[in-house]
Amino acid sequence: MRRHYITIKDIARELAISVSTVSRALRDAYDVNPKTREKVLAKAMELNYKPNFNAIGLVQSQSHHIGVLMPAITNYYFSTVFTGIEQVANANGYSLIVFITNDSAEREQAILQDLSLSSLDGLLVSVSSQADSYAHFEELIRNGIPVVFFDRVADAVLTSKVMQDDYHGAYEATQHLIDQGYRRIAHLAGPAGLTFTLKRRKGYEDALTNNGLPVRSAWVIHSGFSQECGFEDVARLWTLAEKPDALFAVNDRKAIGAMLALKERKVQIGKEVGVIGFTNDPMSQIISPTLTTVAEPAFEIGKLSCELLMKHMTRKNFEAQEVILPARLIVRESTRR
Amino acid sequence: MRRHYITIKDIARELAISVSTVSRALRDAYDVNPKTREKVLAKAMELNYKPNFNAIGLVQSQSHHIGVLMPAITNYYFSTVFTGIEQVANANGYSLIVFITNDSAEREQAILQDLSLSSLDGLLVSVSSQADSYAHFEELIRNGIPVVFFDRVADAVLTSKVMQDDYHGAYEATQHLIDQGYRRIAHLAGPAGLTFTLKRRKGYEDALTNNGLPVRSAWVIHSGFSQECGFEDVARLWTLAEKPDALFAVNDRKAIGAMLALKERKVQIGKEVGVIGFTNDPMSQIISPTLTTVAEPAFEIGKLSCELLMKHMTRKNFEAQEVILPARLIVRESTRR
DNA sequence: GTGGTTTTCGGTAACGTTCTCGCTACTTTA
DNA sequence: TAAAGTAGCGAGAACGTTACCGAAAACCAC
Repeated sequence: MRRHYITIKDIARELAISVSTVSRALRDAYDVNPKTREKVLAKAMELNYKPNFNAIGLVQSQSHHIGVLMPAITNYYFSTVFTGIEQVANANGYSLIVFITNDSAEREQAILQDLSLSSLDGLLVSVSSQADSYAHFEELIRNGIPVVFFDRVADAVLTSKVMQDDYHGAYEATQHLIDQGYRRIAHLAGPAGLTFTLKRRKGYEDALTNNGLPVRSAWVIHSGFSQECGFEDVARLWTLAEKPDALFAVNDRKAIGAMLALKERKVQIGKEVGVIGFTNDPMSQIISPTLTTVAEPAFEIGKLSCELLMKHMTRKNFEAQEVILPARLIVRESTRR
Repeated sequence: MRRHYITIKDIARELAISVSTVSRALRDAYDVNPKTREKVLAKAMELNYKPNFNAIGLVQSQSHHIGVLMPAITNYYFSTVFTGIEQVANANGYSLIVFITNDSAEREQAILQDLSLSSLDGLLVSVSSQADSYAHFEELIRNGIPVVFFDRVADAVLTSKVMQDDYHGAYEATQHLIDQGYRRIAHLAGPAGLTFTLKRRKGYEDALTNNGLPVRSAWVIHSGFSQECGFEDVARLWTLAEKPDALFAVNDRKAIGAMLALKERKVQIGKEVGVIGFTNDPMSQIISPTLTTVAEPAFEIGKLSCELLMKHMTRKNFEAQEVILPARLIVRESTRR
C-alpha cells in the first residue's frame, strides 16, 4: 500500500526555489534569507508538510528512535521506570520502541537478533532473568549504538548502568527487622542468576552476620518474582521444624504472596511474623496490614537512564557511568510488634 | 554521528553478482536460482547483515511501526492491554512506538501534530480524558494510516473500535448491589467527557430505574480516575444529610480510595456500606475486604485491537468494526452482608 | 570602479533498498 | 530446426532528504 505525501519538492516547486534551500529553511536559518525562510515555513504550514523520517534517517544514518527492552510492563516498577524514560525521550524529540521479553532469555535473544542496527539510535535494557549471553549488547555498542542498563544490569558489559542501592536497601531492611526484635529472619530471594538478587541477598546476610546472627541456608529460598512464588515459598518454609519469625522478600509482590500464605495459616503478621518487601509498590499500602518496604526511585531511574543514554548518543566518547540511587526504608504495620 | 553497516551492496560485491539479485534472494526466492539464493543467505549470515529499515521504508513508504497512544501505562488495565498489543504486533513483525498523554489533551494534540505520517503504518488509540478535537485522527485515516480505538473511543471518528461492555457491566454491578439489599446506591463516576463514563453511568441509572429506585444527582459524582479522587468523593458524600449505603465506582482505583476513606470513618465495608469497582485490578484481591468488581478483558482488548488494525493495514477497504467484549461480575467480600 | 568578502542560493551526489524493465541463455514445443 | 517460452540475472531509476561544493549576487573598502 503506497502512499504519497507532501514533500519538500512540492514546496520547492510551488515557491520556484530549489530543494536545498527548502531543506535548509526548514531546519536552521543558516545560509538562508529570513524572507525566504518565512515563505518556506508558511508554505509548509499551508500544505501541512510532515518530514519523512525514513529519508532523513537514511541520509543521516539515524532514526530518532530509542529502544526499551524490559522483562515486563505490567507492574509498578517497570511501568514507572518507563514513564520516566518517556518523559526525557519526549523532551529530546525521541520516540520509544518497546520490547517486552516476558523474562524469557530466548525471546530476548530473538529480539536482539532481529534488531536492525539502523532502526535504533540507542537502547535501554533491563535484562531478563536467565540471560547469559551478552554478546548482542557488545555488538551493538561496537557498532556505535549506545546501550544503558537499568535495574537488572549485565555486569560484564562495559557501559553505563543505573540501579538502586540494592545492597544497602537490603541491609537496612534486615537491620530494621532485627531492631524490631525478630531473630529468625528468612529471605525470599529472586532468581539466582541476577546481580541484584545477589546484592540484596548479600545485604541480608551481612546484616545478620554483623548482628551476630547465623545465616541459615534453609531460610534462603530462590524463586521467581511473582506473588505466587512468595506464597509457595512460605508453604515450603512452614514445613521446616524451625520456622522463621520474619520474612524479607526481594520485592513487594512476593512479600504480598507471603502475607496471603501467612493469613491462610492464621499467623498474625507483624506480631508473630514480620514481613518486609522491596519496591514500594502501591499495593504495599493497600494490603492489610500495610507492608513495610524499601522504596526504589523508579521514576528517577527511568529519567536518569535515558539522560545518560542521550549523553552516550550525542557525545563521541562519553565515559560509562555506574549510578546507584539510594533506596529508602518505609516502615509500616507489617513489622510493628 | 554517522555509522556504516553491512549493506546488500557489500554482499553483492563479495559474491560478484548484482544488487538486485541479492535483494531478491534475501526476500522471496522468486526469480532467483536456489543455489544463488543459498550463497547470498550464507554470505549475509557471515557478514551479519541487517536490513536498513529506513531505506526499505523509504522505497515502500511504510515503516513497520505501529503507534500506541494511551493516557498512561502505570496501571493494570493499560499495561495489560499493551501486553496484548505487543504479542500480536510482535508476531506480525511490527514494532511498537509508545506515546503517553498523561491524560492531557494538549499533550495528545502535540503528539498528533508532530507525528510524521511516514513513521507509522497504523495507530492504536485510547483518547485522553478531555480530548475534544478529533480532526487529527481523521486526517491520519484520510492519509491512509488506519486508526483503531480501544477502551476510550472517539465516537465521531469512523473506524474500528474495541471496548468492554460498559453499559451491561455497570448494570450488572448495580443490580448486584440491589440484590444484596443495598438501596441508597451512589456512583463515583469518571470524567464527564468520556463515552465510557457515560455508558457506565447509564447502566447504573437504568438498573436503579428498572428496580423502582430513584436516581439522585447528589449521589453521582464525576471526578478523575485516581485513588485520591475516590477518597475525596466519599468525603463529599459523607457531608450529605442522607448518606448512601453502597458505592459503585467507575474503576477499582477509585473504589479502593473510597474504601480507605470508609475505613477511616470506621464504616464496616460490606455490612454497612457495599462497594463495587470496575476493572479487576489485582489490587482488588489484595485489599481487605476483597473488592467486588466487574472484570474487563484487558489482554483480549489489546490483542483484538491490534488484530483489527492489522486487517485495516493489509486489506484495502476493510470495513470498520465495533467490537464489544463482555464484562464479568466477580463477587467478593465488599458486597457481602 | 576594482577587487575582495559575504550572503544566499542551486546542482548534484549520496544514503540503502526495491521495482520495473529488458537482456541473455537455456528449455520446451510443434 | 525454428519459434516460442521461461528462468535467472543486471542496469538504472526511484523513494525524500541532507551534504557538499561552487556560483551568482550583493555588499564593502579603498
